[in-house]
Amino acid sequence: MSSLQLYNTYTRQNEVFRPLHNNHVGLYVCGPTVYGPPHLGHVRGPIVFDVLRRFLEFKGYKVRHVRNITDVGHLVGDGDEGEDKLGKQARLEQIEPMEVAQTYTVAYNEMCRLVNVLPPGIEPRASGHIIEQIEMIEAIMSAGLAYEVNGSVYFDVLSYAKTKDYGKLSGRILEDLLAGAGNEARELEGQEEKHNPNDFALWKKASPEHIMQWHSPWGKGYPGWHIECSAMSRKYLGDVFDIHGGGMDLLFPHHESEIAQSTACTGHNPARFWVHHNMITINGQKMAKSLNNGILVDELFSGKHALLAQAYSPMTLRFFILQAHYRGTLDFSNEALQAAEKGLQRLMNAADLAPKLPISDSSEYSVSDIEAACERCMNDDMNTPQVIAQLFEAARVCNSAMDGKIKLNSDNVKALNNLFNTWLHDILGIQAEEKGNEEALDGVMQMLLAMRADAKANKNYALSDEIRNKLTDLGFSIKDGKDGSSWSL
RNA sequence: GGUCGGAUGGCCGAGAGGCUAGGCACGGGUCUGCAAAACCCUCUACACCGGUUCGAAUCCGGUUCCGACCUCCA
Repeated sequence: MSSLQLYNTYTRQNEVFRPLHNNHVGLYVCGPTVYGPPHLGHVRGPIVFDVLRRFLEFKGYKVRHVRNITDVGHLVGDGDEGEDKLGKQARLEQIEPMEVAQTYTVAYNEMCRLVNVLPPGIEPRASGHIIEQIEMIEAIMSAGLAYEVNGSVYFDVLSYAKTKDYGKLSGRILEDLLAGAGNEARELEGQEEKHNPNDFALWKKASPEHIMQWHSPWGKGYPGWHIECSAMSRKYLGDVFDIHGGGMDLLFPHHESEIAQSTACTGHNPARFWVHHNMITINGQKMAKSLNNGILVDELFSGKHALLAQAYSPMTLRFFILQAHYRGTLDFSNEALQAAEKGLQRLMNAADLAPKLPISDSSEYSVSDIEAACERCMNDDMNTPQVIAQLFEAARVCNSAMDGKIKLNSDNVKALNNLFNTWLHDILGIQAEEKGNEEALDGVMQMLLAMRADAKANKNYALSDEIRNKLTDLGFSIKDGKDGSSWSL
């Protein structure tokens, strides 16, 4: 068995993955800041890392998957005077900040459930780890790499960079950062307190009206944006763990800061592999408020958005995302989504057919080749599009066998079933859509199909067509085969 | 402005010096009372200009365009 290779952003190359501790894998993924309903940008990360987790488990590793919830606010830029992001939203809605966080945490998790993302083993909240964050800040101060000014604590990037490699992850050169291209345009609160504009906040002093604040050795305040991931990953996975994942937009400053903080505190880059997925676009453009093309996940599922021609199911979304490699940008459009919807249907039909396949004595096809190819593709930096291409090959074999065009012996039929179960369902996490009360429905449908068969036998095609057309209108599709009719929704 | 990625057939999307994925759409066929589904066939692409090579979509140089990041971002 060949081994998994992952692209490590830190070294900018594919590396063979070997866990640090025997067969245990520590996986930390940056979760959402819960101040708004989940949009399409939120859905790629959970799915990508869910597939990674499933694949690692398939390979026999025991995975501790940690995905955080950031529910302490970040600073809001652009003249909002440093108001807490969560606090700001709360004031608009006239509810408690924690109510906002709870509402959108639930919404995020519901989205994950719908797209069949397995719940992470640990889902720590930043607000529940204030003490750990304070302890980490103290350790960084003890190391002489942070300083307090007026109740706020800042990370001293220049001192850190004297002995450590600051900027390696994101490919940034400190001299360029110091030159400050772009910096002058941004006026963040507290900028004048910093020794250097590139220093970042570990702890921020809170003004009295600031809603979310905690006691600390430096007075009342709240943690800086980056420290929560450092503190929580360390707490649950240790000073050094296997994989840290997130979106490419987090490369700088978030992950760069995490590396600096953790290194200042423990002496180590916390993660051996830094894995980043790329962004999504809508009709070729970045999804942005100013472009008015932001689509919520719920809007995709209901089809209620000006840019959407129809509703798309959660599984269509998942399949669509996995049809592109995780490190490339992924463009959402109606055409692309519709193509994914149909392709998915084809694959699911074949998977449903697999258990009913006729068995021959001889075999004209070796399914094990497909299986080997699937693993080879996944090992190659999680190439899910190629895995899916293999599964389509399997679907063709399946359909051909069903049509009697090729013969498969019992071993190959078994392998085909196993292929769909393992690769389509277990690893890619593609399942049949949720359907209610299928047995009762099937009973009714069988009755209608029997009536239609009678009508056909009596050459009453007007009636048989009427039955079929009305069912079609209701969303059922009827297929007439040699051995009677079948239905699907 | 700086840094880093891209540009693949009607649409999406892999690949990465010769074997030229896959899906969807289109067209032809088999099957069918009709239809749907399924199957078979068809569609041969890599932004532009040079160069290296027996051979380049893939390597090198240049050009154009697009995108991301540069302390809100998934």
